[in-house]
Amino acid sequence: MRSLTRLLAVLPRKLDADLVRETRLSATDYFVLVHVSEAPDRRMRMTDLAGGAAMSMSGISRVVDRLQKIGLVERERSPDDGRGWDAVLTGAGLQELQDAWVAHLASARAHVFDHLGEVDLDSVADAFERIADPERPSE
Amino acid sequence: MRSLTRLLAVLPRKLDADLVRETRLSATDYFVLVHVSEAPDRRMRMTDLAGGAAMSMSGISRVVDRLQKIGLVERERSPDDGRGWDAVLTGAGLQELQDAWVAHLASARAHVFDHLGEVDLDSVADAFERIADPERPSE
DNA sequence: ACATGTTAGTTGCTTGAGCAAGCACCAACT
DNA sequence: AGTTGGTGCTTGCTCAAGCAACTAACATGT
Repeated sequence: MRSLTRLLAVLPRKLDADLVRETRLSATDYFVLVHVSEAPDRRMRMTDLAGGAAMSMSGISRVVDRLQKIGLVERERSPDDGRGWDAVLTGAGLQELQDAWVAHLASARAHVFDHLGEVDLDSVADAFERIADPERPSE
Repeated sequence: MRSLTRLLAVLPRKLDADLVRETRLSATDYFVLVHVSEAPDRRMRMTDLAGGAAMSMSGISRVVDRLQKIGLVERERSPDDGRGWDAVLTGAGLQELQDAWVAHLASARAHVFDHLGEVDLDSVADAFERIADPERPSE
């Protein structure tokens, strides 16, 4: 437990620092972009985005502000609901996300996977998912 | 990896929320107090505290401000170095820390350990320590 | 059709944390 | 002793994120 709490404090900062150094994206920006990029048509409702990125609506709203300002996403009215907005990944956004993906993968490898040792990845990943989303037992 | 990043986003908030609900301490406050309580004489230099809690000096300085304001620690001049300050746990601090410890343990059990399944705790803890402090291979 | 309630998203305010600049003290050389 | 450089801690500023309050649009009952 002790080691877990330390991990929770240290690792996010390392990953974020690497990403910020290599790209102009924060870890938050990056994960939001990843979610958008994986949605059909590379577009996603703000609310779903908030759920996916485990952030509040206001948080997402401001992240999308930033990303829009630097041209990586656009806001478009939701076709089926006049209140809703979709965040839509632009070409530049896709390009920049791919670059960031490379950087992030290298960083993750260096900080995490190189230290794993004899850990059983599958069972740990399962456990992590249960911890993060306990109400959804194993969908 | 995906599951790990989600864990890093979600778990700290859960643990912190539980602690804040049950006590008047944030997770940061709690971990700082734990470190102080484990030091000899329940006193610890600010710098060491910063290292232990994986925070910046300015961060620690403000946490100790808070804790001092509510009477859980005192600041005392370091005996051997006129620049240094020790954070010293008070009786009230010890008491309140113990209460928080109980709450935190229950919370950790509910959120984490109940979901672990067939994970080998020892190897995972080792791996986490290596990830958090890679320069200290296994002290 | 209209009034009421509910949901999607944004904005004002506050809080917590880091960086950089500053201050106080130590250490080492002359 | 005096100066010069390095260390320990605090403080001003900035930024990211959440909550609460608000607006706009849907949905439902009459």
